Order: sequence, then structure tokens, then C-alpha cells
Amino acid sequence: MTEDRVEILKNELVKKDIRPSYHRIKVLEYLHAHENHPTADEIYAELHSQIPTLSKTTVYNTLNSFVEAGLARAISIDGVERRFDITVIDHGHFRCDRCGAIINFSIDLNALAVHGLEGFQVTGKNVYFSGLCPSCNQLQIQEKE
Amino acid sequence: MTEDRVEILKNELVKKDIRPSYHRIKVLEYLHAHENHPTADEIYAELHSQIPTLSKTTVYNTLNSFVEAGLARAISIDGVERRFDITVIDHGHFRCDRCGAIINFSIDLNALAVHGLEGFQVTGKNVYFSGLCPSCNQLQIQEKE
DNA sequence: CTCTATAATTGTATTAATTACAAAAATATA
DNA sequence: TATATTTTTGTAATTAATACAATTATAGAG
Repeated sequence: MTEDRVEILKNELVKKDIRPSYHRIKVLEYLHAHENHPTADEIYAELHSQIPTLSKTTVYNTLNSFVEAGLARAISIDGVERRFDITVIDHGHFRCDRCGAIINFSIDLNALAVHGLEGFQVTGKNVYFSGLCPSCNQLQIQEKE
Repeated sequence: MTEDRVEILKNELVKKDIRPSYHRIKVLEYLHAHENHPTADEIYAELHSQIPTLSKTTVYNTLNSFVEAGLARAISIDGVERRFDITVIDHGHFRCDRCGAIINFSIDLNALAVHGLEGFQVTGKNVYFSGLCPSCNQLQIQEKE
């Protein structure tokens, strides 16, 4: 990790009024490097192997502060699993019901016509689709034969 | 509850290959009567007071079978709470970050342009917004003064 | 109507994710 | 350097959900 990279990450935290401690930088770095929507436990497992003193509570505290600050999102397709990702605009999440993979897709949220939210202040938008990914779809068809 | 109502509920279950037991009819009835997205625990608490022998496991089993059959949806804005609602097409869920209220709004999902899901079989679509409902928005403004 | 097989329900025990909280360590400030 | 504040740790507690074996209810055969 170069100095520059660390500086950029620090800056990202400071801009959101989060003090750039070592652990927080590490969690943020992990989220940037792993856009495959890790669970809190996956983040802990990986970072704990690098930083043996890291506690799970810190990971949870850090993730919660990130979500509160809008740095990250907590996503859950059906309420069964809670996963995190770096906030990136205009993408939805697809979850395959068979293999569990979570895949980003791009959407144009501005084109979404909404009725019934007059007077509401909308700050967060999440779109979750589910079904079968191409390979699982193939398997499903083969099984039926 | 009139005979007619029970017949309609029974039919709804049978059509989805779910045997219309007394408890299942009661859970389905509850979901129809309470479109405010109850948790499994809320459903249990209310029905348990009517049916003292009802167990929580049955409520969970029933809800899971409903979701699997497409009769109900499990929703979760941020992975913290799991809530259920009767499947109604073309509506999204708004969750107020301040008071926690969950409000339906209508959307035209067909108008949503999606890229990156070619070859996928999409069977479920959920749209979650969050922010402040009108009354909490007012309170927030007043506090800042 | 009775017997039997199957399905549904119960209740307890277990698992797993998350939070609470107080003590310890690290960091910033005077 | 001393002190106050923040961060982190580690354990305990909480909570939602599931597993599973025992019990009860139901449907169909005879």
C-alpha cells in the first residue's frame, strides 16, 4: 500500500468526520478492494489474519459508522444476510436464489416514476432483484429434462 | 370472519399447493389485514393471544412457505429487521430513518432501464427507499433552528 | 367407524449475528 | 509530562431464526 493510497483513504474518512484510525482505514481499504458485497464476518476474518489484535466489535462499530456517514451501504435482498458495499450510485443488486451470488447491475433511477412520496425526503435508494443467474438457469433447465 | 372470507383464503393457499390448515389461514388472514409490514414476532404475538397453543416455529414455517410460494415477500431495508407483506405488484417500500415507519409507494418497474442482467431470469423485484417522512422532516428542520 | 400413514404443530435446544458495556490501550491536548 | 478524550478490546447478553424429535391432528383405506 503506497503512501498516496493511504492519504486518499484518510481523506475520505476525514471528509465524513470520521477520525482516520488504522483500523478504520483498513476496513475502508477492504471495502474498496472487495466490491463483492462482503458480510461483516468475511471482513473480520480477512483483516484479522493481517491484524491479529483486531476485534469483531471494532469491525461492526466501523461498518455502522460508515453506513451512518453514507460511506457504505448495508444491503439485504431478503433479510437473511446483511452485506456491505462501498456507496456507488446508480446500481442495483441481483441475488441468485440458487447459488447465492450477488451481482451489480446498472440502472437509471431517475427514470423511475414514483407516486406516493410527495413531501418525503428521500436520501437512500436500493433496488434488489432476484432470480437465477445465467449458469444456474441452465442447470435448472437441465434438471427438468 | 364469514365463511366466504375463509373460502377465499383457503383457495389462495390451495392454488399455491399449500394445505389450508387453520393456522396457515390465520397467518394469511393476518397478512391481508395488516399491510404495515409486520415482523414474524408481531404476527406471533397477535395470533398467539387468539390461539394460545400456537407456536413461534409454526409462524416461521408458515411465513417461509408463503415466501417460497410467492404469496408473501420478506423485506428488509438495511438488513436489520425482517418484515413480511402480502405480495402486491408494483410497489416499493420507504423506510423513515427517524421514526422507522414503513410506507408503500407505487412505481412503474417496467420503465426501469436495466443494464447488466442479460441472460438472467429475474423473478423478484424490490425497491427500497429511505430518508425522512414528512412529519419527521418537519421535526428535523425545527431542531436545527 | 377404525386403523394407519402422512402431514402439521409443538416446544426445547441450538446456532449465529449483532449489540452492550466496562476495562484497557492509544492518541491528542494542555 | 500529565491529563482528557477517543478508540479498541473482549466478554457477556440479546435476539432472530432454525433444527429436530416428540406429539397431535388429519385424510384416506378398508
